[in-house]
Amino acid sequence: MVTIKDIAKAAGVSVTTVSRALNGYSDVNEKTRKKISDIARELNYSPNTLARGLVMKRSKSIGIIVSGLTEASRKDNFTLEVLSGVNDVISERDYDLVLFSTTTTKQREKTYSQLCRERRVDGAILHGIKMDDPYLKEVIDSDIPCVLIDIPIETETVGYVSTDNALGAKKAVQFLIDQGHTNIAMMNGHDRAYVSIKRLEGYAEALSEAGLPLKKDWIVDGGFSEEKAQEEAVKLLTQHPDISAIFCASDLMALGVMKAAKELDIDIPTELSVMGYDDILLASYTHPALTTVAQNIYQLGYQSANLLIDMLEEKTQSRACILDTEIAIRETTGKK
Amino acid sequence: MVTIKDIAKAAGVSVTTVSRALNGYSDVNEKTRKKISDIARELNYSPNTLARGLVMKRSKSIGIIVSGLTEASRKDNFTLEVLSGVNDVISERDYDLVLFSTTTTKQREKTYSQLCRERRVDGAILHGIKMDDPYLKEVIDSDIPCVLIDIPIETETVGYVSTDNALGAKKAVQFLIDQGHTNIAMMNGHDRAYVSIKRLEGYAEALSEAGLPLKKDWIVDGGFSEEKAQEEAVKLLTQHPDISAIFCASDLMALGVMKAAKELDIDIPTELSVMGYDDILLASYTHPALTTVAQNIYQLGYQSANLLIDMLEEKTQSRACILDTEIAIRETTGKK
DNA sequence: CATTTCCTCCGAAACGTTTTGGATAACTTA
DNA sequence: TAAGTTATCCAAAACGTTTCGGAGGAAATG
Repeated sequence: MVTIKDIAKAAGVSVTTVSRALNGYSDVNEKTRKKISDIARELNYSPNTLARGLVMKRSKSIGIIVSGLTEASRKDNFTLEVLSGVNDVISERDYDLVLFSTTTTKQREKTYSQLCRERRVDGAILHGIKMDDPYLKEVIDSDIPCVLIDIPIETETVGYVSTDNALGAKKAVQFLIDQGHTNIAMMNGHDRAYVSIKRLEGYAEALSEAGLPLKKDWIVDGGFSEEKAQEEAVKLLTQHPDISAIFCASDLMALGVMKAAKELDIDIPTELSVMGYDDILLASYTHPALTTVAQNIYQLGYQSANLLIDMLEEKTQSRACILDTEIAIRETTGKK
Repeated sequence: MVTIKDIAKAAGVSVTTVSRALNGYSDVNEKTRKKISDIARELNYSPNTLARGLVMKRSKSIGIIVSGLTEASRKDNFTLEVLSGVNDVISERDYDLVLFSTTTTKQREKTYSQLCRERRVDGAILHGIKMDDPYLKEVIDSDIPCVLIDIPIETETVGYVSTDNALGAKKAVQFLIDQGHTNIAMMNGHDRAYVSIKRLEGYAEALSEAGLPLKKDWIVDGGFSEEKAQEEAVKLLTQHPDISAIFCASDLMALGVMKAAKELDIDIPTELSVMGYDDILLASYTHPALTTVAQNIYQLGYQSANLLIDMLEEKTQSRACILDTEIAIRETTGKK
């Protein structure tokens, strides 16, 4: 592999000059620079980022830590969309992306900050991490710059980007209320997810503003899983047949609810309205197509990466970013 | 950041000893080793992979080069599944994964081999690359070990993993024939895709073995796009109303065909049978659910990564791997 | 006792860059 | 003409590891 030394020899200059020429410093004659870059091209030279990173103490690479690449998450392709957004920024701004996946099954033996430190990434984006993840705290307390997706923590070195989950949920429930529904249940995820907490808040707020009672029995946890949600929905709907709409904290759970309705022979949307959250790909392909709160996951990734790199390059003060949501009205909701 | 030197000082030994202790060499006393690793843990030491990579001339990381992360590919989440499979191997075998995405839009200014050389990845997996991609040839001709997904090229440094596309297609068409169909059209992708070529072969073979004629007019290209397939299918079905089954080279195109049928008010499966290829997530959620040739994309990724690392560690002779497919019978195909 | 072997350790070089702090020569200015 | 500027270049140190070639002493062997 050809190094800076080979170029120096070929050009009859020192390595210093080659380095400075290739990096665009002004203290090198244009003629020499031309000669050097010609030779570099000719020799098919690629700078060794390892060596560079070693001396510069930064690698120009960021890590993305995602959870559950392995498993069910294939149904929502959140991860892919986030990745897609992140990746676009990365290549625009000339960074590299290294992927860390936390295999939840076999408890990852290395902590997140260890992963980052070993690979010498300049910063990290965390996605799909539970709030009670012990490693989360550790990486936040470390000095590694990071951006959290959907976990609102802001410190000197950590920022976050999220959607306004409470507002999104509120608007969704308000929409159901506007359609004439008064008996609105909620299929939530679990209380270790920030989004669950906020979406519940929005649900409660919308009800109370409309003067509707909040019934504890009508709020169940589907654990963000299609199957669990289906089970829970069957129970819920048989116990409380007067429920006319269910607001779900995720599309996947909404799919479960739809299956439950089918199982119980309840027609959607005439007998039951279902509202999802996320707008995953499947949402527009189900039958009937799912009305849901659309969040732009690609943007979530895109903004995260931009925020992180801004932080790294000290181009920003603000370390929080809230994105908008809107309701995608499809076929699972109807007038009451 | 704490280095090997700090540990050496703290333990009162040389850096050599620290290095050898931590790397499990036998020429260090167990007591010293214990002392050293205790101190390392205490100081929260992480080895600097950049420095290590520099001297060892290998980074213990592999690159994955995917195309079209940015765009439409979000519908099939092939990329995610491949990634998932690759990632599992990576973490099992203690490598790291760096993601290169070729933004097809803005022509990537760096070639694949440049990307690999700069980042000093030990090898690369290529997925979703077209056969006529100029950079493909370049990376194959370079000395970078790589594994291609669905492109059958085998050299000293490159291997591939793929499914038996001809056989898969043949079985699919045979299934349609067994159901009584004789007028079977094909919606192909485009001829720069290896899979298209092979799937067409399988289609032709099944027909000829059954003594059925191969009609050129009945084979159209949908460019692997849902919209294009829909257009083409409308044309095809209006021109040739006697077609009773369409074999599609991808599920996404099958979705397009289904939309076309709806547009033309043709019922599936009573009037028209549709067979897909891939078994993407959507396939089981469409209405009616799509019968298709299921290939295990996760496995594709998993085997690729294993193959690549085997090659890197010189643990294998064979550099090709063909995976099985099977037909997932759902609701879009019926008896004729 | 002399020699060999084994165990444990270490100094120094090497990997490919960037950067610091000049050095040299050619111009400018006073 | 002397002093200051400017343009262009370079030697050497540094980054944090691994590894080569030995060194010193203790134990084993003859």
